[in-house]
Order: sequence, then structure tokens, then C-alpha cells
Amino acid sequence: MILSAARDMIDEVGLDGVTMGALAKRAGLAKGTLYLYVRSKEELYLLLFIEAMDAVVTQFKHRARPGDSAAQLAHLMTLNAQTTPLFLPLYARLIAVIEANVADEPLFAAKRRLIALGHEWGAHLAVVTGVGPDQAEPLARTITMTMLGAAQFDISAQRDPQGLPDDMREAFASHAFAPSFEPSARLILEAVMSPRRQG
Amino acid sequence: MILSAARDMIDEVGLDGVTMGALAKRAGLAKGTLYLYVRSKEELYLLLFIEAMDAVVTQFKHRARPGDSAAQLAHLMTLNAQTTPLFLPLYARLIAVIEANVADEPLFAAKRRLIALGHEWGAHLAVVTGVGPDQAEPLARTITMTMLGAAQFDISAQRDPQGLPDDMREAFASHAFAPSFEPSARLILEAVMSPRRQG
DNA sequence: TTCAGGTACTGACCGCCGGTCACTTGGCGA
DNA sequence: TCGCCAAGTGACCGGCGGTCAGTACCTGAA
Repeated sequence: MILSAARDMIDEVGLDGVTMGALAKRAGLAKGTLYLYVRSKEELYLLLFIEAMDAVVTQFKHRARPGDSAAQLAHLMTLNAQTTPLFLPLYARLIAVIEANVADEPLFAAKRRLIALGHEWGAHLAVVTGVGPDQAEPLARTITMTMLGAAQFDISAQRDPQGLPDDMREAFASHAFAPSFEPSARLILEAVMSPRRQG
Repeated sequence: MILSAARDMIDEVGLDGVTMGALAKRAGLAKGTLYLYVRSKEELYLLLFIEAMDAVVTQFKHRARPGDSAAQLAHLMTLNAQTTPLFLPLYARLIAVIEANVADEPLFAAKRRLIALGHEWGAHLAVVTGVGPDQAEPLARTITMTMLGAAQFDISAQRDPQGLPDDMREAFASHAFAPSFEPSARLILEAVMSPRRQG
């Protein structure tokens, strides 16, 4: 399976280290064969991201419950994003790198699926936070954007701290996903939850 | 001047349409000469981004005043980011694209400068919002990440809506920077400002 | 006036990579 | 046995970022 070979390869050499030639060889195919199944490298990444996003949404619907506190929800979202393989690095590159190089037709199909997943997630978020219908959408958008920003930051935090000057090591480390995202998510969730109920 | 030629060229062909060969020709230089002044394409972008970030911070320090409401501040930040040339597209690509391909030494120098600018901005934000010292840093980080996410979204919103299916046109348009960022920024600012004062 | 040295500049060239396509292979039904 | 077609192949292409041996020119000393 191509997707599985891609996952393995990304594990080993990182997202930016994947080349289609090497991936084909690894999957036991010729380069041309690979392109029978996937129209471009970015389309492949898009497929992988949809899988990851699906997993994140499914897990969130499973785990988040009405009555959870803002802190609990923020923590759950953080773990969720962080433990789903490939979710963060692909999310960080989704728009600037991946969408920029996918043909229209598969792009639209992917976007529709992602938007649908986003709505599922947002709807569940509205339920568990108990926010009113007018606040549900801005809340979901705000959390989404914050997560997208935190995913960016996380890229630089992945860098090997070996040999970095002290101030840089600290700067990189402080941009890791969890310490960036979780407090912000909590702040946002508390803002919309506190008028109604808390905890 | 190389930076100026780069700005012009980005205006015309977009960030992803710039090639070093064409840029050199446009600046009246040979490719090799260009590389005497800039070690890589991404280093050039990093220089441009530092300029843009500097402008944004300077403007924010000039325009934001204690007593401004959350809505006013959110609006000001939005305009600020949007009207500073190249700020948003470069910000969106800063980590995943630009930082990923710059040599250590210039990267560290740039990061130090950007971190210093970020602190200036955050300090002024703390003053105008009047938040306590314990809340200042998470507030600045949250707004920063949200802006980073919104800058991402804005990339896809830049796409020419000609010939897009209706649902996609709507989806792309709704991701533009202002409608994404401003309500979220307002939500976040209100959350930290309301306990103390408002307006 | 000549020449050595150094600096700014040049552009042909390289390696790499994503993507293509004319061709081969192999299995299956007639 | 043979023809056909789907699946697969890998040499090849174009374009790009980046390099480097060489050139042009100026200056100041002899």
C-alpha cells in the first residue's frame, strides 16, 4: 500500500525528506506506477491529512463530554492532536504547501470532506461546551486557527536541540505544540464557557 | 536594490512565482551576483519579513492606546496586518517554508530580531489592554497564534474565484484574513479585558 | 605607462526532483 | 495458441536553486 509506505518513509526521513523516486522504490513500484495512483506528491499528503483529521474528529467526539471543564477540554484537544500521527506536521503545511500544488478536482473533493469534518467537530464542541448557537461558530473558528498557528510553531520545535545556542534552544522548545496550544485553548474556552457554566 | 526588485516581482507573480534567475535579471544582475548578497531565496524572504514585522509592530505601538476597547484593538490589529505589504503571505510561510531552508547563522540572527520585536509588541499590548503581568504573555501568544492561523487561511482566500463552484467560492472567501481574525481577536481580547475594564 | 592585486560581477554548468510517456509484461478469455 | 488490455516500467524531460572558474575593471605602486 502506497499510503503505508509513505507513512513509514515520513517517519524515517521527515515530511520534507520524502522524494517520489525514493517513495516508489520503497513501495516496490516504479515512479511511473506511483503516478497512476496519485497525481502529485501533495495530493498524497492531502490523503494522509484527511485520514489524520478524521481520526482526530472521531476521537474528539468519543472523548469530549458535556460537563468537561475548559481545562479538561483544552488538554484533551492537545493530546488528541499531538498523538494522532502526522496530524500536526501535515496541518502546518496544509495550505501554504499542500493545497498550493494540488489540481482543482481533487482539491475540491478534499476540501469538502475537510469542511464536513470540521463541522462535525464544531458541532460536538458546541454541545460539550454548551455555548449558544451564535457563539458556536466563532468559537470553533478561533480554536481552529489557534491550533493551526500552534502546529506551525511546532515545526520549529521539532528541530534537534543538539548544538543550538542556549537562547535558541529555549526559543525553539517554547514553541512546542502543547505549551503553545493548551493554555490558549483553555483561555478561549473559558471565555465562552464561563458566563454559562464552568467545570 | 535587490529587496525592492523582489517586492516588485512578488507583486506581479506572487511569492511562489519568484525564481532566482528571473529576480536576478529583473534586478539587473547575474544569478551569481544575487547570491553574493543573499545566501538563499528563503533568506531573502526572511529579510523581507523582518521589515514587514517591524512595520507592523511600529504601527501598533503608534496607534493602539490604553482605553481602546477590545473591538477597537481587534480592528486595528486586523488593518495593521492586512495593509502592511507582504506581511501576511510571508508570515503564513515563515516556519514551514522559509525557516526550513535558511542556514543556521542567519536564521538565529533573524529569530533573535523577531523575538525582540514580538516582545515589544506584546509589552505594548499588555499596556493598552491593562492585563496583569501573569496574563500578558499567554494573551500575546494566543493572539500571535491566531494571527498565524488566519494568515494561513488567507492564502487560500487569495485565489481567483473565477470559475470556482459556488460552495468552494464561499469556502475560500470565508477564509479571508479579516473575517477570520478580527472576531477571534476580539473574543480573546474581551476575555482578558472584561474582568478589569472594557472600552 | 605598466602591471599586480583585489573586488564586483558573470553565466554556463551541476545535481536534484517532480512529473511524463512510449514501451514491456503478464494474465485471461476466445 | 494467440490477441488484447490493464498494469507496470524507468529513461527521460524541464525547470529550479545554487556553484564556481573565469572576466572586467579599478587603483595604487613602481
